[in-house]
Amino acid sequence: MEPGRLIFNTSGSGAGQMLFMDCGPGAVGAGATSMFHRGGMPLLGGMDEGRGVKRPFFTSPDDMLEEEYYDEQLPEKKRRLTPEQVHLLERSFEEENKLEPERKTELARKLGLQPRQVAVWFQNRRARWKTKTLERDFDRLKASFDALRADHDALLQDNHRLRSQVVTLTEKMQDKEGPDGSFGAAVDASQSELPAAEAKAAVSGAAEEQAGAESLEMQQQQLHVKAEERLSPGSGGSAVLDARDALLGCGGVVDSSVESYYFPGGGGTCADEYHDCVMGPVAGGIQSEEDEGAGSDEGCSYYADDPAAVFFAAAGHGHNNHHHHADDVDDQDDGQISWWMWN
DNA sequence: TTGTGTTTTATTGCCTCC
DNA sequence: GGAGGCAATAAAACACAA
Repeated sequence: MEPGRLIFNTSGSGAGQMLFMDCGPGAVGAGATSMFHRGGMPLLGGMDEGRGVKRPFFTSPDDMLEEEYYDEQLPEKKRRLTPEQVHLLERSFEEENKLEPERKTELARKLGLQPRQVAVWFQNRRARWKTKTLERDFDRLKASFDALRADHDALLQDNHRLRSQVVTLTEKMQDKEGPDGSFGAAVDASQSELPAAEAKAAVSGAAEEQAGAESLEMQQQQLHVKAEERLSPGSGGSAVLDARDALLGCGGVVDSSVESYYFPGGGGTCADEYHDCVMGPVAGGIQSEEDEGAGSDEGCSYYADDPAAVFFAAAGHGHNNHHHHADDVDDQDDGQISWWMWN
């Protein structure tokens, strides 16, 4: 830079142009407009725009200390820091965003600013940094939330599909059960007084039924495994969402007389997209979690006492309420447990 | 040129810490 | 009690569209 001239910025945000100002000895001193802060010290140098006297916004630190320079108590105007000053301040801020007194003094001396200005700049810079950080955190959390919601929606769909399968299989099983609920009815017929041909046919039919029942049982086992996988915290998905999904999609009641399983129907139902949950008494080996024999698998509780009933529950916070109230989707994480089963 | 929105500089009041 | 930090705010400087 040539002597007697200073470069300063006329606009902020790095988008301003650079101006070259005359700043010879005559430009500084009496008659020049300066800005003053408390105590009569200037905040920044400036040109006398009103009287056409050119003066640098910033002179050397030594000039800044000349008493004559600050004599005038004219209305202060804010002046922006030069890019060079901002650059140095930014570098200093990157090193340490807090300002010790020694560093403040040193920076003020280097930049030709009041220590107070340096302190203010750091204060405002910290505020900007905090705002940026908050914005970044918000974006990150929002992205995470969106991903979780997508995952949740997918799980809901999956849950609906699995429940449809359970309904279908349950109906098939009911069709194949005898009036007493056993699969052995047809087989027993072979030991009755039927004619040999009829008995043979009955046995054959019973065998087919038995094979069919075994097939159904295998499918149910697969469903169970699938459901358990989905409820397991180690399944790769969100354990919270998995449990929540199980809660949302729960449903079922065991009829105490025939141990049959229904979907939404009797008991207390709440049928909207999220909760077609059916609450009701459980027969045949269903126990409360407080009872002996209840297994637990980190948020996925199951009961294997009764071979006729495969049962598991998803726990919110490990609480022990088996009657899930699903009046509102926002009530799901109240620690209640839901269950469903088939036989 | 003017109105409007944004950014930067600075102030004020409150709080915490030593 | 003084120093320093922070939040809220004012106000000047600036950008930009109409």
